[in-house]
Amino acid sequence: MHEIPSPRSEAHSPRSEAHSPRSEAKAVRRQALLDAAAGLFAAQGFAGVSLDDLGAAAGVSGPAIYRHFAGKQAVLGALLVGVSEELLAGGLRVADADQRANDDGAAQRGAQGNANDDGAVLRALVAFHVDFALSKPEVIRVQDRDFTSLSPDDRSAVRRLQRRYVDVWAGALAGLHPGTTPAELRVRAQAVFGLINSTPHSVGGAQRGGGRVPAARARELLSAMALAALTAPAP
Amino acid sequence: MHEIPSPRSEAHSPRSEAHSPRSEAKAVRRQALLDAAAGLFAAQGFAGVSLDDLGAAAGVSGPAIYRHFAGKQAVLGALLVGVSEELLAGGLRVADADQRANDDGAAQRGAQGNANDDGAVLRALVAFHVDFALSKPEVIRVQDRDFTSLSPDDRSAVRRLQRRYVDVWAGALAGLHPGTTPAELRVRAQAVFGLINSTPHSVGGAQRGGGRVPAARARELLSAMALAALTAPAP
DNA sequence: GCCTTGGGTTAGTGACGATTAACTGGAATC
DNA sequence: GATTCCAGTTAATCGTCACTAACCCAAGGC
Repeated sequence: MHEIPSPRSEAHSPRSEAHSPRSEAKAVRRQALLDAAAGLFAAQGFAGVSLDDLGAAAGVSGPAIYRHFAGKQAVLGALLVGVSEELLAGGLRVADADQRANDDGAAQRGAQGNANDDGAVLRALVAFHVDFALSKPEVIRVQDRDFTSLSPDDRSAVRRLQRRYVDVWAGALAGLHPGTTPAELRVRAQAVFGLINSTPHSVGGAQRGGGRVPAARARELLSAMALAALTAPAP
Repeated sequence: MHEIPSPRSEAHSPRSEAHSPRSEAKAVRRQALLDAAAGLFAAQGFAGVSLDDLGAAAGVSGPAIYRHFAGKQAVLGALLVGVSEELLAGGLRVADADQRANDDGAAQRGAQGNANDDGAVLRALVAFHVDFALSKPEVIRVQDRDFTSLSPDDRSAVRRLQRRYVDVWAGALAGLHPGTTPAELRVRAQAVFGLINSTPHSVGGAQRGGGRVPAARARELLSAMALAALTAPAP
């Protein structure tokens, strides 16, 4: 995907006040399209959503989407690259903050002795990821269901970002499991993603027999399970 | 899907020697189609596979599939209902076996005191599910990616079977976590499925930096993590 | 040895859906 | 106030399938 020229006003501005003249209604539309895409793709899969559906869900109809994206695939690309960046950024932020707190508290005391604080980093990572998964289950679902529908470029971009995110986790795990290969640490991290990302499945549908588990409770439960899985001694 | 009349030959012989006259080449074809479907659907998604692709992968070409299934959706239905039945049957077998062993060993000694043996059942369930996920990652992947492409009937059939499988796990968990609601036990079980089913993702692609984790090692690691997550005290 | 069965095959057929073309109307610019 | 821009719109176009029709031809029962 080439690039949308988009005069100035590059990618930033999470706060979207009177920033560009007034044709930032465009940014709003674009975001509406991405939001609609998250919901529709999650519910029906990338291939199961037509551009007409997608446009309709965002209030415009049909090929208006081409004013914002190069094509259907580009919508998916923007969505998934966005999530991956958001996850990585969050992971780095959380890991840095806790790492820094650690360095402040107990300067350096030998390279391997900071398992205690790797624990703190892990707890923070788990809390972050659980919050993310519980607040945006649709995006989580799309990310590992429709990954293969991405263009080759977007696919490798997403893969790269995901890899870095996994490495943040693997880094935090390294102190806890010395002598374990990096590959195995990554498998461990990804298994925990699977655990946490199970929420779109389990919390999604109305269960028949029993009640639903409230989100706050699910957060605690998943965090506890994730930490247990992360800290379980290597076999 | 109704039933294949399949002349007589009801009760015996799972092994498929000279069982029906010779037009059991049909059964072979059918199975080949299902195998091909598992691989293709896993790799490209249900919507990304054409009937021509599917037929070609099974050695026939195109609409020959209609001699074996009512349509594309019916192939998916047969595949997923089959897996769900296989999982449930395996879960019941394993749970029964271990339950029986327990009853033999220590008759009855009060209703709640058998946590020890619920532990044994859980270990057996975990081992079973991990083996399944490692040996048939494609089917696992299809099951939670293309579930929504099922016909309404097949969808609810699969849902029913999955629900019963989850309940087998929840039953084994009940002794370990007394006072926990069934809904929460199900969430716990499904989270562990997510953990174990992460293998199609993590073991699937060729990693860049580090080596691969051998299957035997992955089995042990995932089992340990799953058990840790299952036995982690409720928050 | 006929004649039915049934799995296969190769040409349609009909939808559906992603793009693209041609046009419109209200801002933003000057 | 005229002109340019550009998000939108509606009406083609073009491919790609799922599925159906019309034929084959080996087997297997009689």
